[in-house]
Amino acid sequence: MTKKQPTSLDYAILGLIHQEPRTGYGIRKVFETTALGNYSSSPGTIYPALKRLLKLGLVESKPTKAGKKNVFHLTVAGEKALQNWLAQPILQTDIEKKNDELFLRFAFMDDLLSQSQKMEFLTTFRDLLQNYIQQLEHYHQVESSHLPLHGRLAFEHGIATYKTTLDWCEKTLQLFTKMGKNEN
Amino acid sequence: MTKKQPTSLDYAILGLIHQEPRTGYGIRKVFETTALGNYSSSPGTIYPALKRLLKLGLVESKPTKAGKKNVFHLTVAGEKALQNWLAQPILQTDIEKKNDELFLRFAFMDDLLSQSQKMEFLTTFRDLLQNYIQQLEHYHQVESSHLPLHGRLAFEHGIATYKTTLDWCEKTLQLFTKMGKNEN
DNA sequence: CAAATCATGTAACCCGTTACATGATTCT
DNA sequence: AGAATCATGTAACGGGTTACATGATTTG
Repeated sequence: MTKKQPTSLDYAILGLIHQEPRTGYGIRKVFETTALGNYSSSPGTIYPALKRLLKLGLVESKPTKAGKKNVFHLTVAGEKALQNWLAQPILQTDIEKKNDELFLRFAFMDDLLSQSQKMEFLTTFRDLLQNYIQQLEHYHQVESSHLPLHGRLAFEHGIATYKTTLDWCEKTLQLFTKMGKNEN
Repeated sequence: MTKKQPTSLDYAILGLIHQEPRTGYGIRKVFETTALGNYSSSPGTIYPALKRLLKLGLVESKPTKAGKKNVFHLTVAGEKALQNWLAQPILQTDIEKKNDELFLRFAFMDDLLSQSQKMEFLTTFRDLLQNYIQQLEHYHQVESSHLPLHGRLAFEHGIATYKTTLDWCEKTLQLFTKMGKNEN
């Protein structure tokens, strides 16, 4: 019975119209032109998604005078839903299968989470990454000799990528810590 | 009219049963236990996919004596389809939106592509990455000051990730070049 | 013998893709 | 005036998720 929860595309839309109210077309353009990646900008994706969000009461639309243009903005419930999603604890499975979504979340945190919540996001992200990388390296030590060459090399690329993310985490944490100090 | 082309999951399955014939359950276990990522191992995914591949004539199954177990292997057409997919030229959109699929392809190249085809894969991958990273860095220079802090940081992580992939490409190319020399 | 694992399937649901369609507004 | 872009939608289709369901075989 628990209400169907929004997809990550839905959250991307919520995040965008939280930054500023937009039309469906405006959202499409963002997905088309910015690196805010992966998400399809086709009308068959965006307009039905907006309809869903309307039905869930997470967005509202103000039709502008003349008629055609529909500008969407978040409802209170919508902002809460977005905030909830942003504040969710990270799990290892997120790291394994939903890395992109984690960065989508990070990208929308600006003014919706407290500094301490952001720090917690980054520290648990870092800890889970460290742990996961260790698992991968252990697997690599034990199994890599049985893997075909290309499989092994692809696997090594995976490890390198996670390490890059870990570096980024640590760098960003340092930046935030410094910023926190300067504010005192 | 052009026949529906297989999904990347389909190709993952083809690649696996090319390595060695497997049962549906065997395939599920691979997706469940190895880092061979993302792909769902649920029966509702795998068995229908195998049915599709059967209908396309890309795989065949030998039911083992007793009955229940069905071992799938590639047909000639299946091997050709797999090879074709592996040998496809890389496009920039692949890099933007289908990085995972590129590595899936790489991971299955072992004995299906020639050394020169592998080298071409890596060199065009490298060239496209270099070009794309340049685009991203240009965008970063021009636009980053207008981006919210978190958006900018997430974007920078994206760039760092592509650079890691580029490094990997270059390292792997060197390795292959060295190997080629040793074989003369 | 009970529990875990091996092994295969079906059915409802829904999101995203693709293609089609229309009209207003702006630019050249 | 014609072209490009702005702007919004619908409809068919299909693949993946989730949940349900069953039975054989192996392990403790």
